[in-house]
Amino acid sequence: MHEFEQHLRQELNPQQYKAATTFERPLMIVAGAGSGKTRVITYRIAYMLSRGIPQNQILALTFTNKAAREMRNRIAELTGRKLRQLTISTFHAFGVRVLRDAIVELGYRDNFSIYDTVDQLALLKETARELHFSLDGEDLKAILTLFSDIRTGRREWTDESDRYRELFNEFRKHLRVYNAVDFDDLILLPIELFRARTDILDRYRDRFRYFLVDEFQDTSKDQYTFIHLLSSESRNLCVVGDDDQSIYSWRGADYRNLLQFERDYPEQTQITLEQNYRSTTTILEAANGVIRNNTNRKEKKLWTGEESGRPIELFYPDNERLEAAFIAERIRTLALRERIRYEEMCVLIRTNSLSRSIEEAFLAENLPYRMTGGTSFFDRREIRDLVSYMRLMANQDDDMSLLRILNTPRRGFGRKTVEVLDRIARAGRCSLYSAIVQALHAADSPLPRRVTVDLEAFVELIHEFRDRLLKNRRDMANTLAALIERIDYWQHLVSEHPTNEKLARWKYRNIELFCESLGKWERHPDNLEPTLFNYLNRISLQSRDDEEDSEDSGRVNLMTIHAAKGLEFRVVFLVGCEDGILPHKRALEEDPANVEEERRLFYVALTRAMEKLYLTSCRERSIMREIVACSPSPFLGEIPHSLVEMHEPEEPVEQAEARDYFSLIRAKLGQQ
DNA sequence: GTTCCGTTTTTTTTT
DNA sequence: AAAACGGAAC
Repeated sequence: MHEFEQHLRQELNPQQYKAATTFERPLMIVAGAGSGKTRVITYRIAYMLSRGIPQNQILALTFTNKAAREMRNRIAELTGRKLRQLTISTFHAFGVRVLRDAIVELGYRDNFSIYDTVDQLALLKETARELHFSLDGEDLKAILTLFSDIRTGRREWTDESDRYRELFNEFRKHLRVYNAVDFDDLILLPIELFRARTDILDRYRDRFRYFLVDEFQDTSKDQYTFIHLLSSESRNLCVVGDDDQSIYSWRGADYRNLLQFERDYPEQTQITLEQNYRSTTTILEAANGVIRNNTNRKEKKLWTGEESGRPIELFYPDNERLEAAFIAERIRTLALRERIRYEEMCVLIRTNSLSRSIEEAFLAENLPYRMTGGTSFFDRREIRDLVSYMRLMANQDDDMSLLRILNTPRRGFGRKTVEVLDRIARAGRCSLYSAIVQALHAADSPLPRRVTVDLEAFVELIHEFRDRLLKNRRDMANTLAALIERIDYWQHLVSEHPTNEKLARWKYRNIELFCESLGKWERHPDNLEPTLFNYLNRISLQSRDDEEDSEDSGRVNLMTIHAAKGLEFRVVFLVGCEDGILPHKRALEEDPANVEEERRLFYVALTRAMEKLYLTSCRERSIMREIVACSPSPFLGEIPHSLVEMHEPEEPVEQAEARDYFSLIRAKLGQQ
């Protein structure tokens, strides 16, 4: 027998083995929480390689860069090979690759910018101003969601939304003029391209023969279309997922893709992984008790050979400060008494805003922690400024970047100047940068003399540094440093924060770090194409959780439930198990049917824990500087009571109160 | 025309 | 508590 095959037989259970060794046909792996999914995927690809499938015929798609990186590392470890030709990428990053290859066919230029939410928000405001469309009292993010939904066919125009139609059309037109694409475009444009140009599609179909999609329950309709276009001919598509862990429907994830897959690939094999290798029986039973309440799920019975383990601990602190203090104290105790390392513990939160009280407690207690997520390094103002300079130099039609830096640092250009330039740009149907150049060359410039002179200097600056960035290989970090010097960004920071030099210094330090990481990137030996475009594309797709995996562990993890998907920890604290937070109030307002997704979120949180689970629910919490009374999450009552133990507070009075509280929830649930 | 200062609003999750 | 906006001061 094949040597590696034997190894697999030893390492995997029968279902896992079958999943890892089936690759010449469509395959759906339904992988329950903790069932060794990543293990199976990595072994599967390693197995394919061992059977002589060339690396460059395999395409594996994941959702985060982190997941992609981890998968690559683990396969590399397993096979001891370099894997230069193996494509493991996020959907979006792969979309960029396709576009870089052929976006010209769609009438864009290949130095396109990628607009994230912040850019889109700015563009929306800009467009509204032009159209004299008042955005007073409007929820801008909701408008962007509407636009995205319209674009991806998730929603149709209605009588109610019709008033945004013109805004939408103009918004799309602008993106086009700026030679910019958004996140939806990264999937939609490749689809458009493949449909319009079958020769290009055929090229990709020839190149890639084996496909794997991780976290399949979180793919959108378009992502499915995309992978289906690529794989429908060779038909070796493997999807891996768990409908119970689908928590991204708000971003377009559509569980119906599971059904679509069954229809499109009727010859598929389906394998369900039900043995859980992660959690104690207690934790698993709690999770099962919760998820059972969802309708419309693929029936699974997760089981584990583990012993029952320790009870789940439930605590009702009076407020979020006590909640944080309790968690900090527990962490310290567990570390001291049970020798559990900090990095083996994790605090999970529903919303980023909940991190505040926890962080304060950790800082006060001197507990080392690491918050994954939150504001990304690249979302910091000072970094965005520099990135905007770079983006403008890469793509001079990128108006949003230009507007950001035109007067940063202050150059004396204000609203009026922009208005004039904007008029020229609109008349000529061109970008602002072209408008500036035009205005400078025009005989009868509509701009005052002083402004013209300053604009000239600005254009020269952009030109000079653009040349340097594009021409000199592996010298971008130095060039950027020179730019920072030239525009005297330090002075700018000082004048922006006149009373807070510490803050200014911190921001300047961030900038230095940014330069350093750019330098590291462009000088890395594996980086064969260290161009400005590639760098910008890379950082636009860099999410919050995969910045510099600083290996300095020994720190407690703090993250949102969404960010914790796919991870596991010996001890998990779930914060804010309150009605209105989990399930989240706004999610339910949007659509009461969202409870099920909120329940899945709760389920994902519970199943991250290996040994010990703490749940806390505050009686009061200050939300937007107001103190609000909170009631426990209804999900708490879905956990079998025998598995839960009340945390014993210091005063016996409170203990009795807490017990009353618990029976209160039970009563409440009984009514439903 | 630009900058500064005081007022208002905000917090669901993210590629 | 911080950012974003709008009106008054320079």
